Amino acid sequence: MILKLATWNINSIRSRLEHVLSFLDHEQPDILLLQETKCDDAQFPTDAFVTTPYNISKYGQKSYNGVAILSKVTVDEVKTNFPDNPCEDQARFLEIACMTSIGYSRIISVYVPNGGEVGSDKFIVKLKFYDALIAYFLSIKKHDEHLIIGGDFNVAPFDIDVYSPHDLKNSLCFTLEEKSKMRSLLNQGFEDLYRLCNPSGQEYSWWDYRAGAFEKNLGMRIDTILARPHSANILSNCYIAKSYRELDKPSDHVPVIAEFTEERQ
DNA sequence: ATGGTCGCTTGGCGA
Repeated sequence: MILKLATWNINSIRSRLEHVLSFLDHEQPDILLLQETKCDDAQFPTDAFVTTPYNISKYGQKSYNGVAILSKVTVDEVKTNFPDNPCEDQARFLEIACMTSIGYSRIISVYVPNGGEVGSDKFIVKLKFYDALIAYFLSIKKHDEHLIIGGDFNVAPFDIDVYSPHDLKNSLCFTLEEKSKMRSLLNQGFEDLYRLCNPSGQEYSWWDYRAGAFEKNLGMRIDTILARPHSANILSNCYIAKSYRELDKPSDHVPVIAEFTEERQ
């Protein structure tokens, strides 16, 4: 049995609807985690998905942020917040629990705050968001269910994850303070599935719209999928679907895809 | 690279 799970910051579900439908059709993931849907739940184009095999769990707000999870399986449980979230008025977190082909699973789509300017009030909130998120993840880890977290973490954790560690020193998403938060999360037993499958891969998940960044490959790997070791043990592949950045009117992020294979008797 | 380009919404803000 295989579970295929993807995460994608789409920068508006209404602007990227055709790309998302095409992605689902071509990749056939069992679960797709979305970030930056940028609309409230009433504006979400649910009608466009009625002919697809996907159920929609969504947590949106007007204009900004917004997360959703599309799943082929039905969902037992939905949460839209976690304890001590420093920006709980913003739609940045969505958790579902469901039975999947690899066993009972708790799956989270998260959109970590960008942080504005380094050292700003928003930057401080970003760091606090990480503290609360890490505490929450540690509180819900169990041996009898999978815990898989995908999203836009807005941090490139190591030098290999950016185009130029020298040029980006002390810049947003690559300050030591931000990297320390992401590394702390990884060090507490959450595997970075892309890095696990690609120990020396220097690929990015986001390129700025400005200044021809994609054409020059000036990107950062700030989107990924995390899982507990017992889930990572059955990971068969994890990869970045770079070609989605080459489409007309692309998102500035591309999908990250993980495949788990569970041997069944 | 103190500019550059998107999306949401119509004046800027957020990224």
